[in-house]
Order: sequence, then C-alpha cells, then structure tokens
Amino acid sequence: MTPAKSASIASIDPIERRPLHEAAIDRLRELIFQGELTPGSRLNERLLAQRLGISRTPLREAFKLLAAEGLVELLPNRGAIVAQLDAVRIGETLQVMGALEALIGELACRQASDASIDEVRALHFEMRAAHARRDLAAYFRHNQSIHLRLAEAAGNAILAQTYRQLNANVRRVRYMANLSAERWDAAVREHDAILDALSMRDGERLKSLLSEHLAHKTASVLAALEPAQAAA
Amino acid sequence: MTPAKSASIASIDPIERRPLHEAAIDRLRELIFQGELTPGSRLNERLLAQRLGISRTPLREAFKLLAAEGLVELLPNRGAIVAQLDAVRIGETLQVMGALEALIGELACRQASDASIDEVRALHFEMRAAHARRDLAAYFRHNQSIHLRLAEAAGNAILAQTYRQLNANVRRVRYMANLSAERWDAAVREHDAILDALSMRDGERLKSLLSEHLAHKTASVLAALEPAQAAA
DNA sequence: TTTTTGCATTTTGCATGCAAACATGACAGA
DNA sequence: TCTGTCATGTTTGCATGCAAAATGCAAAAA
Repeated sequence: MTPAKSASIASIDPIERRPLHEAAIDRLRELIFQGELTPGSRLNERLLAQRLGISRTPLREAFKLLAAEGLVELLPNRGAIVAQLDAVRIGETLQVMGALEALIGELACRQASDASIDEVRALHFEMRAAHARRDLAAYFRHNQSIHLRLAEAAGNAILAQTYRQLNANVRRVRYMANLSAERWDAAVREHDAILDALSMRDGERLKSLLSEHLAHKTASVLAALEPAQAAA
Repeated sequence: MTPAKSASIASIDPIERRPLHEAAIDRLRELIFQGELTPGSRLNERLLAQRLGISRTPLREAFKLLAAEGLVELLPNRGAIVAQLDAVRIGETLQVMGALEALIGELACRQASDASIDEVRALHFEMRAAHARRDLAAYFRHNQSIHLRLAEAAGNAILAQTYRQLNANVRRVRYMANLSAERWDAAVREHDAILDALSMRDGERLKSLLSEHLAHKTASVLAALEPAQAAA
C-alpha cells in the first residue's frame, strides 16, 4: 500500500446501495416536510408505490418506520395517513427537547472539539447572512443546522439521534411564516449570545440561553398552531 | 337506544385483532430481554418466521422497527442480529435518561394526580416486599414499573414514550445479578427518599434524588458491562 | 325522509415466488 | 502452506398474488 494508493482509497466512497425502504422514507419525509403531503392526507399504498417506482412491500416498511417517528399515523386495516399536527403533542415534544438541550449545552461546552465549535460558528454566520437578506427559507435551514450540529457536538450519539427525531416533528410546523420582524431580530440576538457562550465554553450560561431561546420558539410554534386547530 | 341497551353496548370490548408484526415485535422483545436471544445472534428470517408461525413479511417489518428501537441491528443483505450491548452506547443512553428524569421529577411533582402518586406508592411497597424477600427478579420488575409510572405521571406522553424506549436498551443489561447487598439496600433507601419527595411534591429535591439514584445505577450498569466487553 | 341492509369495488394484510447477494468450501496455482 | 478462484447452496430484498376487511352506494325497510 503506497501512500498514493491509500490516499486514493481513502477518497473512494462506497458504491451506494440503499434498501428501497430507506429511500422511500427519505422521499416521504421530504414530501411531508415540504407540505406536499398535508396532515391527514391518506397514503394509498398502490398509488404511492407506483409513483415511487417500487413495490408495496418496502413502502409498507417505510410507513411503519415513519409511524414510529411520529410523522405518519397507521389506522389498522385502513392504511396510513400523514400525522396531524397536534398542538398538545408538539408542545410536549418541545418540552422534552428542552430537557435534551440542557444536556446538550452542558456537554457541548465540556466536550465539543474546537473544530465542531468552528463549524457551528460558520453556520451561525451563514444564518446571519440569510437574516440580513431577509431570506426566511435559508435562515430556517441554517438555524436547523446549527441546533442539530450543536446536538452532535455534545458527543453523545444517542442524545443527537433522540434530539433529531423529536425535532423532525416540530420542524413540520411552519411557524416562521408569520414571525414578526422584531421576533426574528430577537432570535438572531439570542443566537449571538448562544454562540458566544459556546465559544467561551460557559455551560451554565449556554444552558439558560438555550432554554430561553426554546421558550420563545415554543411560543411561536404554538401560536402558529392554535389557529389551525381552531379552524379544523 | 334504551338505557339498558346502551349499557350493554358500552360494556362490550372490541374484538382484539393485532397486526402480526406487532405481535412479532412483542415476542422478539421479550426473547431479547429474557436473554433467550443473545447479543450478536443471527435472526434467520425463514427459521424465525416458521417458529412464530407467521410469514417473513411481517417478521421483516418487526426487525426494522426493533432496529429503530436499538434492540436489533440490520446488516444490509446479511440479515438481522440482536444488537450488541455496547458500554459506550448504554452510557450515552443513561446520560440522556438522566436529562429526561430531571424533567420527569419536576413535572411529576407539579402535575401528577394524587391517584398516580398513590399508584407509585403501591408499587414502591411491592418493591420493598420483594427486597425483604430478597427476590431479585420481582424487585427488578417493580423497580422498573416505578420508574415507568413516574415517567407517565409527569403527564407528557412524548416524554414517557421517549423514556420507555431508552430504558428498553438499558434494561437488557442484567446489572442486578452481581449487585452487592449494601448497594441494594442503599438503592432501596434512595427509593424511600424518592417516594417521600414525590409525596411532598418537592420537585427540586426529587430531581436531585433521581439524578443521584441514576448515577449509582449507571455505575452498576457499566460495571456489569465492562468485564463482558473485555472478555469479548 | 331517515335508517338499515346487501352487494360491488377498493384497499389492506399477509404469504409466497424469484432474482440477486452472500457464505461456504473444494480445488488449482504459487 | 498459503492465496485466490470458482461452483454450490443459502439467505436476503423485493415484487406479486390472494383472501379478508373496509368503503361506497343503491335498494329496501322503518
């Protein structure tokens, strides 16, 4: 193994060979996030399988896994529907995420590598750029990335995975659409403080900043959800 | 609808009709907990399906769901095996459970109904009875029930579900087998204090008691795991 | 009119079949 | 003796078929 060869080997990605049910999950998840599959809409097996170009078997596996994630609801003998956005459920989810963020803040400050903090910083400035451009979609994306990276930076894989899964349920709520300019600016300032605390590895401060940030987010999310509930 | 008729209709339970994949999950979970399916052992589809008296299709669905729970590992194109008990993974899981227990303690004291606290109390004394009899298996069972009931008493369904799922991974470690008598007695005293704090609805104290209790449990679990890791 | 019943159609849940991937082991060549 | 190749049987991944359940609707009964 010459240095040249091992270098080239290292750069080779394994040939992708994903199971169909995983591909189906990714596609469905994306469709649900994008809102192309709306809450409550029925997921006809035959039709969807045909559209995705797969058979019903891997699609049914995808349904069941998405149900475990909370994105889909299974009605016995009556198929699957896109899970409803229930305010109580989402509120509970945010509360659990709060508990996890407390741990994330603590661990990230204690254990994150400088490199991963730098990565969060980079994302932070991308987010600020999006904010400066008033690009809501890009802001939201980078904002999500920051929180997920932070979860990963804590160095606890189970923590990151649990956080990610809960977050997926909240992410469906498009709470940013009617966010006031003031609230948006305030959120950015909160993020400045969060990055600062992380940079200084001040766990206690990061913890309380994240808690406060989440409280505001919870208010926005539930506000975006209540009228929908009332209308339904 | 006469009163007599609606009363008789109301008393009728729906006929139970569970999907086969769910039944399979329950059976496999039980087999994994009981240790009849040991970590790393291969799960042959054809064979297991035959034993369970079902076809491969629902069994494969069960595998994938158990994999999402962390009890089973899927090797692409090479089938499923019972997930290994990895000390790092279990340690991370316990750490996340700690974060959740903090929230559980707080919420349970604030929101639990008196009835659910009474139920925890009842389980507590059943556990003490098992301890008095030195009945390890019964003690373990009641101990598990207490923690799960406490999680439910918090009144947050997502919290309880997340906690339950993480707990399932830890529960596989049979850490009680070589628990010293002193440690066992100490654990019972900790539980006395936990029940007391819950009864008085002292959230802060419950939180710190649960944290301390979990720290000891973590030590026991990891101690039970390390030699196994070294031997392997 | 309103409710109930029966029937045709659709859809799900599960079993089974088939091709591709993998495991095993014998054998040839170094 | 060791390494690599190939043949063979096994196992998985997916597609498809079939029976049971659910749905929709029209006709009959209240």
